Amino acid sequence: MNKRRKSPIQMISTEEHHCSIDLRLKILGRLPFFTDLNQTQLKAINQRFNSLGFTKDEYIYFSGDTSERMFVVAEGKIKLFQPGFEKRNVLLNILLEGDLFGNLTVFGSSTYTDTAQSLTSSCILSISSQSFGEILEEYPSLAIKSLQVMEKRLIAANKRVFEISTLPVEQRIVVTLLTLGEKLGKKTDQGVLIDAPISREDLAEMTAATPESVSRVMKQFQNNGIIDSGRLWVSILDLAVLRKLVEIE
Amino acid sequence: MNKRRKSPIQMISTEEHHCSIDLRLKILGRLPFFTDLNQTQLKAINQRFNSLGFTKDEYIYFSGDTSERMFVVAEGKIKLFQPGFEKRNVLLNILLEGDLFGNLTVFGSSTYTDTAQSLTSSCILSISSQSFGEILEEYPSLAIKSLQVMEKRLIAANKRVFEISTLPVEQRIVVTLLTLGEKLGKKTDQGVLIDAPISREDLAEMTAATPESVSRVMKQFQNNGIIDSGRLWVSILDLAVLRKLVEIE
DNA sequence: GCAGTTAACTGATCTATATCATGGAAGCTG
DNA sequence: CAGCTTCCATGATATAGATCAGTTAACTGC
Repeated sequence: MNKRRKSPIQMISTEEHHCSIDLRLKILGRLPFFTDLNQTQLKAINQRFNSLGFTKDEYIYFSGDTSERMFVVAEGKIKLFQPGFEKRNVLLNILLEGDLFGNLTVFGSSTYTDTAQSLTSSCILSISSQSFGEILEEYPSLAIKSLQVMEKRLIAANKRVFEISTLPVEQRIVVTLLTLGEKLGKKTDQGVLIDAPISREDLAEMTAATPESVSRVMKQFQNNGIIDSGRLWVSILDLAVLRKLVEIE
Repeated sequence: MNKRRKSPIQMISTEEHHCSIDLRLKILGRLPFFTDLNQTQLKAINQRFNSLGFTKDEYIYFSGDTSERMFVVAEGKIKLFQPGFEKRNVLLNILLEGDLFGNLTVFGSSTYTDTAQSLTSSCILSISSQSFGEILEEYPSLAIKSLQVMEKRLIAANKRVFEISTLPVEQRIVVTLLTLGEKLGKKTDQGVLIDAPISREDLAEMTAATPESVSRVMKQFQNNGIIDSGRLWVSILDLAVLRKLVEIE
């Protein structure tokens, strides 16, 4: 078996990013939201965004803070979680370039219900909820698109409730790895590398399990050659076998 | 202890409902969606809705059906769930008068991800996703309102993931009872009656537990005088104590 | 390259909750 | 109201996974 114990993940430097205007325009143009707009409209909207750099592990906002901004990941990986008592957090989502977070609903709830933390160094664009509201009013198609983003997340959240409720730990880990592979996977000569620094504890917080249980299951998968994994990284070697582990039985 | 073993719940007849135009207008006018519209606009929109009656236990749609309609509960209680293998369902939500369900996103996913079943006899209004889309395009404020509905549900779903992941069965049952009381509670001389036919199995499907475990916990709560409960009904006698059971500890 | 730190592994034990099995009560039906 | 069906209660037993504790391996910074 390949004994590659060094992490294959690009952790980018811990230096702060600075997001250029160019990068901002490119990111905004790529968003499903804004694909219908022309360059002029895009530039006008771009004016209303701020950009901010974050270092690894830095917090963007905390659960309970008054929520007055909508954020877009321009570069880096962001983790959203609900903090629990004494380290018992629940990891809700890992976001990458182009993903929206924060207050998407203009006049919805008044405080953030989750905490956002930068997993790598990152560049984040943000806009005040008020400005965002004005944009939505102006372009109704954008509101419908945000509805679709919300729906996707609601369906994902319900799927997760279902999985936690009905599957044993091993299968919960499998579906989580598959989802992560789908979203963050980079094809390499060593299989599908999950391109974000994910710890056993992170996986535990995603699967409603303990780090120890995750460790045991992951080790077993490694021994079977289904995955390869080390400190803060995971690579899926055999997708087919992994998928089979959760098929109807 | 009060030994009221007869069900206090109004089960309405198992006859089909028929929704009058009057009822339809009243329901639509009450929706957070449509509160901004005047009578003429409301009447125009009302035209585009169908109404349909369902008997107790009847299905409105199944998970996997192609989703081309948005629904509104006009009368009765609807349960949404994800069907699992061999009776291991997961109950997602219980809806009452005024609640929306089905395809809220116009051009989102193409099949329903849950199954909708009438808990009582009920009257349901529905509109094609296309018509609904046209309405949203016409009134951007409505799209923003649906965004808020979606956000509320997403937050609730995430809260549930958190609870299932971090709380023991007893506390999961408590938070579920509190939520049900909040949403479906009717103040009576016998405490807050949860005004829907909820079985131990339903509660189990809401709390990721087994009916047996639910039964044991509920019995214990009855012995402590916190709740009263019988076949297909639950009443909360002591809200304060119930709340205390899930406070930080 | 070495010391210190954090993450991952692994064995032993414990426990909350599932499972299995049975009996009993509430409501419904003719 | 007798008989049937469905829901609920409850005891005995089993077990997945948590907890506790100690070791090992990878990365970080001087």
